[in-house]
Amino acid sequence: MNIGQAAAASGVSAKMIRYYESIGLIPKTVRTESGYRVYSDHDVHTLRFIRRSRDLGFSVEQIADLVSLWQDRERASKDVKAIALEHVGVLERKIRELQEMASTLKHLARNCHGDARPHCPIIEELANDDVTPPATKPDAKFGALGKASAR
Amino acid sequence: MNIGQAAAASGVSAKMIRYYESIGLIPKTVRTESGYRVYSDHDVHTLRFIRRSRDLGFSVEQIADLVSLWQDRERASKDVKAIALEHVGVLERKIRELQEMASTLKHLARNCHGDARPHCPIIEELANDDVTPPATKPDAKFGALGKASAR
DNA sequence: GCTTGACCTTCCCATGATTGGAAGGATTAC
DNA sequence: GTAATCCTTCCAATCATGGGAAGGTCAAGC
Repeated sequence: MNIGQAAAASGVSAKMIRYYESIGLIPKTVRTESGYRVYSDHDVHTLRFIRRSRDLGFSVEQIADLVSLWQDRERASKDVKAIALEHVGVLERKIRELQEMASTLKHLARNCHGDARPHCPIIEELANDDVTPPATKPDAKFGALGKASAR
Repeated sequence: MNIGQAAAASGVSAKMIRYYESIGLIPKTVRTESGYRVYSDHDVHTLRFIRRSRDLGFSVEQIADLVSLWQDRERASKDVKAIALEHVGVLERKIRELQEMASTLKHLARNCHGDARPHCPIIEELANDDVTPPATKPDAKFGALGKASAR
């Protein structure tokens, strides 16, 4: 099977398959004489595993761990669970953060006439100067979340 | 006021202030003879506006619009409200997406013993092959969301 | 056998907001 | 006068993904 067929069968784009190979998430495949990558059903199965993991928002790093646990017959389920729960924690923190933004904005928008006049509580709140601003550099970094939907 | 002081007073890092200037979100400042950027209280006010907008998850592009509406005395509040509500829509879509991930994972984790044995519903679900995978390239791209917390 | 189109290859670039760091000049405090 | 702390510009990295160019390969139809 060529990369395009593997992509169609797994739901992972050919671009991403090559990328995953380049970063070592999946092993280098066999090639035809002319250099085409060749995939087996087993490879497609792995790619689906990866895709489902991405759909759940896991980072590539976490997926690497999940894949190796998957292939380890002597894995401890607690190791899998730990990865999953840690990710749930990240997701929930992120959700709360977005919910705070959304509720603040909805509250402000509710009080905005939304007509042709300039008066606007939203702008006023943004321009509000008596709130404490210099809460610089709090904690860890986020990322990756939000790309799953871009696929 | 130097850039460092403006950064401390506004909560926007010096790096980001330079970046915002480079992309045209804020105008080029006056410089001292030796090339140092000089900021006024008014500039700091603008930076705070930007920071508060970022805290609410607006993209730089939206912030540019908000800033120009802010400075427009004849703005229509509906233009502001439209930006805010569109952003609320994006936030809520994102929240729903993350909630689905989290609830799926929590459900799976609940059914995982989390002990030393290999049996694990989480891995099994990821490896589950009878689900439809090739839902490729759905809709728009997300981004920016999630960087607010990284500041 | 030859052309055409659909595939494949590698390589580089862009995204978005942000941080890190290097190399070098300016200012300030002692 | 010197050391420490600022400032400057420039380049690179993050993270996962897509876009596209330049060129090679393969299969089908004529």
